[in-house]
Amino acid sequence: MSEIESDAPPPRRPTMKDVAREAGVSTSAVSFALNNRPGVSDATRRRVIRVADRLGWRPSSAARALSGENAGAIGLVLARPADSLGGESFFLQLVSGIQASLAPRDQPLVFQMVEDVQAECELYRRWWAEGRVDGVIVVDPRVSDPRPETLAVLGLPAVVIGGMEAPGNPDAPQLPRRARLSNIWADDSGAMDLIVRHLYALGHRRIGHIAGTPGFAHTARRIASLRAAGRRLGLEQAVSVTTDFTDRQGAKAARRLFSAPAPPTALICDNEVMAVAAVSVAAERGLHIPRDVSVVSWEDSVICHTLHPQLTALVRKADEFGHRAAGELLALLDGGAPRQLQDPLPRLQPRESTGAPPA
Amino acid sequence: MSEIESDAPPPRRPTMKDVAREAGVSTSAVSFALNNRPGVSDATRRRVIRVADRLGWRPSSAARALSGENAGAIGLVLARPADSLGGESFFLQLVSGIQASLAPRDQPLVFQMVEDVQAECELYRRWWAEGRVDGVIVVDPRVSDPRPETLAVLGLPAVVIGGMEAPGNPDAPQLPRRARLSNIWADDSGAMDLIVRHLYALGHRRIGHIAGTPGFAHTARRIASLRAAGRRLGLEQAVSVTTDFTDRQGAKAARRLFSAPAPPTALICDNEVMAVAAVSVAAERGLHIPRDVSVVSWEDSVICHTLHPQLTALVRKADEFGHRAAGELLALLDGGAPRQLQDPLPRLQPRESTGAPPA
DNA sequence: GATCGCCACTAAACCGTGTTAGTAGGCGTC
DNA sequence: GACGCCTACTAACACGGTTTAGTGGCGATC
Repeated sequence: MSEIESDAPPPRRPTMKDVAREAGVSTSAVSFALNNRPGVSDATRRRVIRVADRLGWRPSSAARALSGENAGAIGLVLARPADSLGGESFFLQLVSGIQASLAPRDQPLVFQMVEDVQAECELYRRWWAEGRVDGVIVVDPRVSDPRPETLAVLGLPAVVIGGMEAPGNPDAPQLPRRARLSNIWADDSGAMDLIVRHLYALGHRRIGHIAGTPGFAHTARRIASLRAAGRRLGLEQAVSVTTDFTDRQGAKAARRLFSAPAPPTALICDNEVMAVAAVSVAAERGLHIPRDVSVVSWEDSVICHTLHPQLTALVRKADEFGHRAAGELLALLDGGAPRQLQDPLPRLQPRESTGAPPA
Repeated sequence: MSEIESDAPPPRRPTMKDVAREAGVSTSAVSFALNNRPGVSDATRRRVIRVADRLGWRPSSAARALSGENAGAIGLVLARPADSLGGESFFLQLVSGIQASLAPRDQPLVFQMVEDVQAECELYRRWWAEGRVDGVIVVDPRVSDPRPETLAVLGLPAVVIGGMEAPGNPDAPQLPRRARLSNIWADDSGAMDLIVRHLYALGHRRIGHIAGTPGFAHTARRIASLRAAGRRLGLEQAVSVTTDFTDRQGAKAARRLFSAPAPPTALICDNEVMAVAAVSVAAERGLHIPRDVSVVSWEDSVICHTLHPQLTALVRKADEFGHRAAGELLALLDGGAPRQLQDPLPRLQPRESTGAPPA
């Protein structure tokens, strides 16, 4: 191990100047050669590339950002209290999918967690001013969300996922035409229909819904969809209770629903953590699943099929979602036009936690 | 909404030149004023700061990185297949804790997922050459891990968490003295003792261990600790089975252990996902928990206390862990000396899944 | 009253790229 | 053989900061 003991000073990173000196050309020639631009002969280009390779040269992202105006990184901000995403697998899967798009382009993901949406807007402004990211992915859209407009004003390209209203919806916020915002829209209404139809077919007429955080756009959409479906099908009951996505509030909501004079015979839970909490509350009350009450989780994850009874769940692949969103952002950065896309309708995976209601 | 319809071009980010012009001084004076350096009068300093504030000036991170040599960001790489961290809450908590340290300094976290440790080393080299990060946090140390040496050679400051051997251990790799590596060492042996003593006191003499990925250093330490404890206490059985941390392999390992001629009366599972899987396999075999078999989860998370029976778990706060690691890295970046720290011993939270073994 | 020193500030160089303008040299053309 | 054109390259500048080396003005000192 003597070469380790020798304790060499850390190497200096090679620059274009080093490559130029070694190859016997100017730095401009090096720049042309390495960026596949005309202006150098093929022989020189090959020689330069070989030298750069040998020295282990990489473009300084800082220098690139300074001259080229693009940071070579994209941003993701999470504005949820850390404990509210305790057991949720959604975000890790999402990030994993985002990486899948970014990896081939060697674009890192800059990630930060903040307190609330105001702080998030502030962070976007800072990132923009600092030139840290070329674009961002916006998650958890809110009912009246300041972020799209903030991003539009800054001219920072972004993809809003799971969010905003359907194209043509009059409620959709008016944004500057120059705004470079794409939108991957999740069909919460269609998904809710899938679930409700499943439960209706089993015979359920009283459905409870343990929803997510009140201000979230998809929470509002799901609540509205359930009520609409309830009216359409003539359900006796279609009631939603909002929470903060934690097991604690999920359990509290379940207790409240179970304590009603005519409790629901089926529960729809907006994430798997609250679904497990609901199952737990049912057990605590001596209710058998699915004989006494059915439970559906709006999100599939390991525990949904590891647990007994296995949970009927809405399967939407968070990683593919992230993959697509990041791809869309890259397209936007490459000069593509903003688009309004719809995420494919998730699949409902029936398992052991749903069955016919008690007679 | 006419001011939105007016469709203004996106603003240009203000630079020091703008501040200088507005304040009627040179850019050098602005630099001095904003960095609290001598060279300007108090009156000028105040004026410059006020102007910069009014214009919303922020230093370009790229320009800073180019002249100041530091990127103003730290890196985190995860070298695990995405599906292996499906339900684990550890990483999200860890990242959340890291953010807590970084937020006051406005340092973003650069995050990337890769295939394996080789790719991770390659990424470190690239990040170093690109000047993207000032330091990194290394997780999941392996038995013979190439990363510390890679980082040492590059001179990239790093904090290795959960890792390496205890100070003074002869197996610890020899690194260049100039290496700027701190180390937060987890006392897996002490933690294993906590669990084994708990089970021993309940009367268990045959203990099975569903361990993590074979190459991981903490997996090796836990296996060795269990065997040592077994010898010390004169256990009949103390057997470990390695997995890849997924529910699938956890279940497979549980089946294998249960199928032995003299199956263990207690299982220690290296994460909560596998603990749930083990519980599920037990149920599938008609084994009651904890009457027929006890289960301990080496990691606490929402499901551990939402599930029934609630799982006895080792509680180590991943967010505090991350907080501390990031703090240590920042200290290192500020010129502090590398340190060897020990993480506080986790607490064992007895719940419903452990009890006396069958007679 | 000339000299010195200090203060507050400016000019200029630098970091590592990308880009644009400019130039030397070879070749074909009339 | 003078001219123009094309190729292959170099010089110079820009990006937005930091830092070093000046510089002019003013008060104190002998």
